[in-house]
Parts: sequence; structure tokens; C-alpha cells
Amino acid sequence: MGRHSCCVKQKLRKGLWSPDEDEKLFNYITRFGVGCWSSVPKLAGLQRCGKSCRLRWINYLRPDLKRGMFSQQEEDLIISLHEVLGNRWAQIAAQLPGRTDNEIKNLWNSCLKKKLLKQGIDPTTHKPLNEANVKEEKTSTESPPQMQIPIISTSPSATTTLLFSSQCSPVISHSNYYDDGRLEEASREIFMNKHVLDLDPLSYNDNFQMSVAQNSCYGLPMSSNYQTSIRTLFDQNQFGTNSRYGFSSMPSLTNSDHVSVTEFSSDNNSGGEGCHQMMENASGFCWDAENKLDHSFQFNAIKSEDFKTCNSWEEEGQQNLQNHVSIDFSCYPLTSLSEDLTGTSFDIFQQI
DNA sequence: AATGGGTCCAACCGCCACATG
DNA sequence: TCATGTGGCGGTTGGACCCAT
Repeated sequence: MGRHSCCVKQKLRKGLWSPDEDEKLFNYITRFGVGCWSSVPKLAGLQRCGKSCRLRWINYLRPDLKRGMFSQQEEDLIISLHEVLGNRWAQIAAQLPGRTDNEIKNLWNSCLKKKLLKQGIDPTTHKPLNEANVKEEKTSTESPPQMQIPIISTSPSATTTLLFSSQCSPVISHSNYYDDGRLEEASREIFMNKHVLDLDPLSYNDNFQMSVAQNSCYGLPMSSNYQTSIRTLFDQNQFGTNSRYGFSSMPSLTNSDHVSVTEFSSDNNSGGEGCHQMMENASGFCWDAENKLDHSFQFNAIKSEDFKTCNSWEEEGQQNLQNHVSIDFSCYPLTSLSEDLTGTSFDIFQQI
């Protein structure tokens, strides 16, 4: 990996982020939001370029990220969407709340592609490998009024079909998806075991659910079966079975791991007095030095109206679990991937 | 225990689109 | 219209990790 040009120019750090850098970036964004990414590093006291900060926030620090394994439904959805959208990872990610384009891209390249190939499916065309060439020639000469494209699921029992009408308005038909309940159970298990923040800080779950309620998930008219499965997925994921809330980039959040971090060294902080004060007031951020995946996180002193009564994300989450009220992160003026989700409400098939 | 190959993922690169002056 | 800055996206890759030998 070569050094990014702006990093060369300004002699900025690159490579893996340290816990200290994460802390600074997280504290800054949660307090002040993102105005202009290029000014974030300076204000947050980081020797990074704005692009790097943006990427780190979007792919790792965002509180609404869902970490951990992809569920079977998510995998199937990615395959279905990839068939329609191709390698437009950002648009695919927009349909999977809490997942980033990078994460989905990695999953595709490392896992889903191979699964499809194993099933004899060309991951590019989504057609059987031995028929792909023949069919390609045929379809180039004729345009049938209705195409039926089977979605090959990675789960044995799933059968999804996209029906394209002559106006190219597709209907997802999801038959026998939960015919034996195995998938639903598997998903539940996966989500129950995840220590993630399954909140909806930027409200795109709400948007998603709203679209489900309006029979138009992803801009598609959907069968009731599919709506139910998606709905189930979100219900479980959001409040139903998740008994703990944790910071998503901090996969294992335990009470015993909570350490108050109240002192910051601002020696290398180039952000000036304002930044110094900001860091003094900022939230605590603790990282297990031995294992990145087992570090913990705690808000200790955020002087925000929304958070002043809470000692930790976990407490906050548990409180909300009891109250059945989600934390509203929308107060943060964030510019992140999630903005795209709420802002675009894209219609897949406008782009075909 | 050492090593070599394979896998996975975080992060960078380069390009493009858009906004602004 | 052009130059410049910024954000966003998809492709790529370095390195950590895993596992078989």
C-alpha cells in the first residue's frame, strides 16, 4: 500500500489506528459531529488525513455499526442485491443497516463468491457457469417481457425469485424461506450472541421498517413472507432478543472491563485550547491492550443533555431496553454513510 | 517449535462527481 | 468555463491470523 498523497504532503500517520487515535476521533465526532472531514484531524488532534478519519469512522467507530457474522438472510440479501446492482457496494450496504460497504465487499470477495462458485453459479452473472455464455448470447438478441431470475441462496431451504415485469418492476417472491424454521432460529442465535449496539442512531432502521410496512422494501413491492422475515430480522436485532447493548466497535462489553478514563494527555494535541478542553470533557474510551476484540468502552463525562444521566452505553442500553425507547443519535450532526441511507431511499430499479 | 500457504479484513489508492469561487 | 477542494466509491493490498505439515 502506497502512501496517500495528502499524507505524504503533510507527513501524516497511516496504517492501523491506535486506541488513542480511535478515542480522539470518537470523542470528537460524538461531541461535535462532522462538519468538514478535512478539518476533523486538526480539531481532534490527530495526525491523519481527513479521508482516513472519515473511513475509520464509517467503517469502525460509528456507534450504529453491527459487528459480527452475517446472518443467512443478510447473505441472501447481498446475493440478491448483487445480482441486480453488481459491485455497487455502497448501494448494497444501504439496504443492510449497520453494515458497511467495505464489510460487504470483503464478505463477497472472501466468502460469497466462493459459495456461488461451489454451487456452480457464476458470481458475476449469477447464472449457472455452464449456461452463462449461451444465455448471454440469447438475451442479447431478444428482450422477453418478463424474466424470472432465480436467486441462488446460500441456505438450502431458501428459494427467492425476482420477477421482472415488462416495466422492469420486480417482485421478490420468497417461498419456503422459513419452511422449517431453521433459518429463523439460526438468525436469532446469531443476533442473541452478538454484543453489539443494535440501536438505530441515525434512524435508518426506522426508514427501512417504514418501507417494509409500506410493502415496498428496497423500493420493491414485497411478498408478505419476505416482509415478515425482514421484519423479524429487525425486530430481533433491534430490541427483541438482544439483551445487551454495547458499542459496536467494542464487541465484548462487560461490566468488569469498564474502566474510567478521565485523564488525557494533550501533549501531542495540536488542536489548541478548544480542543484541549474538548478532550478534557470528552467521554472515556478504554481499549484492552491485549485483545482488540475484547476491549471495552464507556462514556463517563459527556456533558450533553442527552447523556448526562448515563454512565455507560451499556447502562443506557439497558435502561432503554426496559423503557422500550431507543437512544436518539440523530442529535449528532453526523455526516456518514447512514446519511445516504436516509437521504437517498434509492430505488434499485431506477438504476437498471 | 518452525514454517509456509491460505484466508480475511482494515485501510489505502485512484478516480469520479459535485460544490464553490 | 475553469481550477480547486472535498466527499464518496470501488478496487486493491499489506499484514495479522489460522492451520496443516
